Amino acid sequence: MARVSLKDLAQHLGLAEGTVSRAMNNYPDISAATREKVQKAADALGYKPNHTARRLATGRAEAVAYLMPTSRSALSTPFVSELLQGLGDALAKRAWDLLVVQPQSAEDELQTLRKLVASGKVSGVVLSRPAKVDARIDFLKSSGFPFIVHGRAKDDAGYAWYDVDGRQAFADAVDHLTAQGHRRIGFVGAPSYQNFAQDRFDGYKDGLKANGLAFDPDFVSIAELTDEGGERAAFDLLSSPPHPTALLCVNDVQAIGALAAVRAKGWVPGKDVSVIGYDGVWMGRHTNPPLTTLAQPQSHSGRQLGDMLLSIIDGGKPEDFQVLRRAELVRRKSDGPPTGIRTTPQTTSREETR
Amino acid sequence: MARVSLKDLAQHLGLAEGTVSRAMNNYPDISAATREKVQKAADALGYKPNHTARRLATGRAEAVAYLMPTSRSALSTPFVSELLQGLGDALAKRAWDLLVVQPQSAEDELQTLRKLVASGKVSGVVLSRPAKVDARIDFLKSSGFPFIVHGRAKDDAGYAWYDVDGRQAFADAVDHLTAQGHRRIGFVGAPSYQNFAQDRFDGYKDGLKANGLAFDPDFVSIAELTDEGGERAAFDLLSSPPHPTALLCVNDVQAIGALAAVRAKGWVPGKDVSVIGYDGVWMGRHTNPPLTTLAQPQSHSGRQLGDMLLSIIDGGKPEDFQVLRRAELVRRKSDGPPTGIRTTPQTTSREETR
DNA sequence: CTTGTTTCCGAAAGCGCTTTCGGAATAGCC
DNA sequence: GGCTATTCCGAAAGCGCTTTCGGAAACAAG
Repeated sequence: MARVSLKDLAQHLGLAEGTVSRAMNNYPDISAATREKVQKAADALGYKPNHTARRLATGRAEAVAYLMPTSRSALSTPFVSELLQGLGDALAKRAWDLLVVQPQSAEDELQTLRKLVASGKVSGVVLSRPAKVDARIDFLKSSGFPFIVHGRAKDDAGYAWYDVDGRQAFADAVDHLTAQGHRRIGFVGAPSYQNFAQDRFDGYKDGLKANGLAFDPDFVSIAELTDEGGERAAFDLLSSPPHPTALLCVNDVQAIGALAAVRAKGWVPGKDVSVIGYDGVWMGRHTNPPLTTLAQPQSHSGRQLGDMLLSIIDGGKPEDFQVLRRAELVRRKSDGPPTGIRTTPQTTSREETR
Repeated sequence: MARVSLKDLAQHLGLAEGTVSRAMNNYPDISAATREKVQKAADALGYKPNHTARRLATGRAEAVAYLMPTSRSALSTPFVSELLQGLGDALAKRAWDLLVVQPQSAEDELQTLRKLVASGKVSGVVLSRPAKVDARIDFLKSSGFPFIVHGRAKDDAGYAWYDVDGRQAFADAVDHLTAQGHRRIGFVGAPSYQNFAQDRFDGYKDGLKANGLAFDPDFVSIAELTDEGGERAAFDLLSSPPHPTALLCVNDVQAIGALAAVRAKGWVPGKDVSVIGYDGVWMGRHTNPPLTTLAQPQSHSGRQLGDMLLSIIDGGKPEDFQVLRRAELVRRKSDGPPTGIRTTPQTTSREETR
């Protein structure tokens, strides 16, 4: 019942502690015979090594931490556990531990990180949702501590990251919409200190330019990353004529709010006003109408992040681990060609020229 | 730059290691003067205690583990991160760590747990989604290791848990439906080895009995906990006349699938067939139509679980920490009085008598 | 049979911190 | 001023494991 220690095991076998330890760790200077004897005795007695002691002795933490996002935005929830599962899988191969670290506030974040790397509790950390310029990344880079980020900051050089190309995706979306005949395309976005928000916004502008449409600041509205946020922003955009005939939303949860806004205006989403989201969340299939979206690739990102981080801890160069994936447009029912609806007919300066 | 250890600090101060240690830990036998001196020097030199060494020396792990559910059912995702956040908050007060442990398979679970408690890595664990009879709980109970479970097994005695009363909730839902005039109420459920599924099913039956309705096995269909599962199950139920005029679904994601099934039959959910879910997920407001559901109380369950677990680790009796919350019916648009629709008119034995 | 190699294991010396124990120094008391 | 109480700190002795180092035993070579 009581924990059996290495000493107990050694005593039981009549061997020295060190010998038993080396046997358990497959040192080459242990004869096959005794190694086997040790193994057998070990699981006969139910010996389970004390990880803490091992860590102290080796100096290897054999654990990595995931720094939880501090923003409580509804959206963080689905992707966090997805990521955690993947990380867990990756770490399981080596029987490493996964720590979840939760800063108590956004300001607290850097301090938490400092303590974390200093404590020696982990040998690597994974960050997510970087800001455009992210102090956490700067600190980690300068400290030389192994880390990887899910997403990337504006400056994406010199560290490891995994991201999907939101900029490209939004440019694609504009292409798609203009191909359908839309000329007034709105953007409902999130505060751009979050780098992904900036990326997608840039993609939106790229798309306009590529299609010869003028950028009109009146067609963009920024809100928080919730359904209500999206709804409010969309409602605003739709309230001053000439309103956009299509809305690109920075993510699906905002898009879902936007759908509600369109209906609130008495219009039907997908007919009168097109709405396109981003993420490809499961729920999109069940909205009213089903949401057209830019879906992230299904590949378990957590798994990849974990594997990459492990490689870096093993000595890999962070710069060698930067992967950019492409989002895919999945068409459902919330987009379509623009229809001539209750919109002010006169062409204002907001209309693109050409 | 290099880590500064206790020894360094002591040397720098001209004090003994032990003295410095006691000063840092607020031992009463250290004079206020030196305590202060030590504190100052500590953060001047940037001393951060090595947690691993501390753990080894004290034998206290100062960490708890969350055992991830192995089922990949879509639903696990939202609630996992919610729970993690709450746990993190609770642990932050003591600066304890949160480990996320992920068994590689369901069979592996018990073994993982064994290793976990033996390794000394944590001083408590939290489980979720217990089975009707759950080997993990039995093991933990017999081992005397501190733990708490989110939900509860069929046998809920002798350990700590936090649960919301699904049985009561489903009985309430049946009341609600019969009050509206429904007589044929279906149940789409999940495999009942999951205790919560059994609970809710029992509540459904309780409700029928309380309202003088006969239980009809043809009105229940079991499927996996996904939208497709719910859709298939609901479709089946609606395909053999006389079909139920209302569907109680074991959770919201199934209910969302059920909504789709109703539409697929050419009916309109909430009018021709009522459907009610369970959980109160955020998404329910945006389905078509918005989903009536039995919402779990908003109180951060993770936080509560954490606090309770801490109390138990401190020596509290597990039996003293059992909290049962009540779900609340939030009415949206997916339920209403039954309408006489394309249903076979003749009263079969399936109709309740009275 | 000596010398030189290998093979295998025992014996320490930590890893960085905590905690008990005892004793020096100071204070309190008659 | 002697004596007992306090106050405060130093000095080990670990916690359970790893890892280096050296040497005994076994083997090979001359």
